[in-house]
Amino acid sequence: MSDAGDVLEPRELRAWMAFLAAGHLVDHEIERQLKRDGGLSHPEFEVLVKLRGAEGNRMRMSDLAREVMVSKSRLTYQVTQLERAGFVKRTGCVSDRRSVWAELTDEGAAALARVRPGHRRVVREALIEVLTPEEIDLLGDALGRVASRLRGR
Amino acid sequence: MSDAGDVLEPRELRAWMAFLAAGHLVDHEIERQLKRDGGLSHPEFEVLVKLRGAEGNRMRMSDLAREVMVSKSRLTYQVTQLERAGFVKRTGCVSDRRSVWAELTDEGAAALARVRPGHRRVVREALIEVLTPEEIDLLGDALGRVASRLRGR
DNA sequence: GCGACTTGATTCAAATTCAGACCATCTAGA
DNA sequence: TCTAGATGGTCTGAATTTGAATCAAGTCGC
Repeated sequence: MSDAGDVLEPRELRAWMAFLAAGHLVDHEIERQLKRDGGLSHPEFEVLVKLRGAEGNRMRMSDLAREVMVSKSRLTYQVTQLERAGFVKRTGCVSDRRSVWAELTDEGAAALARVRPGHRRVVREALIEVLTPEEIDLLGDALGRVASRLRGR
Repeated sequence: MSDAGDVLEPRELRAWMAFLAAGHLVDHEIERQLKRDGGLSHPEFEVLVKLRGAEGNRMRMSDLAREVMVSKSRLTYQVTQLERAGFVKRTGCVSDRRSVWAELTDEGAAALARVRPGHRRVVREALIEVLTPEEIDLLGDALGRVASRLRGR
C-alpha cells in the first residue's frame, strides 16, 4: 500500500516548487508596490480593478467576491475599508433587496489611476520581461487550464 | 505623459491573470486538503517539509524563514504553534547563542507522513495532470527564472 | 577592549482573515 | 398563500499576519 507511485518526479517537483515560489515572490512585490504607491493592499486593488471593469463601475457583493476569489466575509471587510477611504460606495439594490451594489467612486478611480502604472511596471518586470513570448502564451494557456479546472467544482 | 506603452498586451494580460488565478485556486485546494487530513495550514506544512529535508531534521529560525519565504515574526508564530502541537522542538544553538534550532520531532515526521500522500495527490490533480510534459518542463524553467530573479534583490 | 553596527529572534499592538452563526430576502412547490 | 429551503450580506470571536520596537549576542575597525 505504498504511495511511491504518487511521488512527484524531479521535473514535476521542480515545476511545482517554481510555481509556489514564483507565486509567493511576485505577490510580495505586488503588495509592496501597491502599498508604497497608494496605500492599497492587493485584494483591495483587485476589488477596484474589477469594479472599474464592470458595467456602471459597480457590482453586487457576491459577484464581486466570486470574481476576486475571496470569501464573502472577507469582501465585506475589504469593501468597508474601501468605503471608509472613499474609494467605493455601497448602494442598496432595488430589484433584489438582499443584495448590495459596490460602486467605484471618482476618488476610487483616481486612486486606481495613481497606482496602476506602477503596478503594470511590477508585473512587467517581475513576470513578463523574464519570459519569452512563447512562454507567455504557453503560461496563459497552461495556467488558464489549471484555473478553469479548479473553478469548476 | 501617457503610460499607454506600458499597458499589457492581451496575451500578456492573459498570462498574468492566469498566473494569479491559478495561484489563488491551487493554494486554496492545498490549504483545504492539509487542514482536512492533518489539521495543518500551508505555511505549517512547508515548515515541516523544509525541516524534514534539512541536515539532522533541523534548521535555524532565520534560515527557515528565508526558505519558507515568510517573515521572521510569522515564523516565530508558526513554530510556536507547531511546538505546541508537538511537531517541532526548539533548542538553543551553542555556537551562536542568538540563534535557535527548530527541530522536527518524531511526531512531526509522523504528521508529515500522514498528510503527504494527500498533498501530493492534490498537487498532481490540480497542476501536474492538467499539463503536458512539455508544459511542465517549461513551467519549471520559466517560473524558476521568475523566482530566482526576484530572490536576488 | 571599546563603541558602532549587524544579525537572530521574540514581542506587542493593530490589521486582516477565517469559519460559522445569523438575519433578511427571494423562490419554488404544495 | 405558506413554508421549506436557497441566497446575499453582515457580524462575531478566534486565529493569523503585519510591521515596528525591543533585546541579546555577534562582528568589525580601531
